[in-house]
Amino acid sequence: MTDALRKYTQEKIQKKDFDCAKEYTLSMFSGKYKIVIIYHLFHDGTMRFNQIQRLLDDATHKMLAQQLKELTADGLVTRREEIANNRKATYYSLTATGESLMPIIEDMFTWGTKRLEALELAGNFKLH
Amino acid sequence: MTDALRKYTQEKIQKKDFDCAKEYTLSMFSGKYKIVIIYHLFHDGTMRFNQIQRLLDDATHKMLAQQLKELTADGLVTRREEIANNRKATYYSLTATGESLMPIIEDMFTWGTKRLEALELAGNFKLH
DNA sequence: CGGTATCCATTCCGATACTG
DNA sequence: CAGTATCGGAATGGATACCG
Repeated sequence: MTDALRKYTQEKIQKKDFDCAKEYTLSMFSGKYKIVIIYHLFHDGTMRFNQIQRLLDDATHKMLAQQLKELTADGLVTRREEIANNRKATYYSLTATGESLMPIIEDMFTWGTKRLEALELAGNFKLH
Repeated sequence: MTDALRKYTQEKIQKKDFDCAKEYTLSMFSGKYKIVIIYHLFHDGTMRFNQIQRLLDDATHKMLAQQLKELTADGLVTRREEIANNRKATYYSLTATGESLMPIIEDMFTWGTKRLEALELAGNFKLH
């Protein structure tokens, strides 16, 4: 429903129906790899397409390109192309808007960590 | 990818690989209607299946049942059945764990509201 | 190197109908 | 009323190939 949610909120907004603020936010980072991309761009700074792909070893070329395109369209990420010696290099960076999502993502990290610890302690994963 | 993400994090966790805390949190509420269900259960309190469905006028019976089942399995929601005069009534409430997600959801609401205002002011939606 | 298009398997989800 | 099963169309996403 990732893309579906993005389309859904965009359509709502175009119809001037703004009653979807949390869904809109969710649609910003619920795409495949999006959270991780944002997270890495924040902590590691500007990166090239291939650098990002190497970081996300399971990410498909196609999917990564698509997600970066959406992140750019949504204003969370900027693209900068450089061409030298017939070699193209594309650099991606977080925008201020993208950075402003980090507190939420950090909170999600904290919540998840605590929750997983609690479940582990409760023995729900049969780890011990 | 909603369900895919849920499966993905569950598999990772079962393999004792806990390096997916933010994805795990995301998978808690990124299912169809999940955020809205949590939001309403928090603000309106315990509700029956049909009450929830009436609130989410576009929600399918099947989808709602499935999402509530997942929310229950994830420990965010509790189910209580009551049968009187051959009539079944199922009540859903938020658990403490479910409530602990609210700050994040409220932050998502705030972020989305501000962002949509900023875009509107910038004229990106051609509203004026 | 980075981006896009095509093809195809898999998954999602709505409609419908059937149980207790 | 609440939950589940089935079916079929739609959307997702991987593999691959092909442009700049």
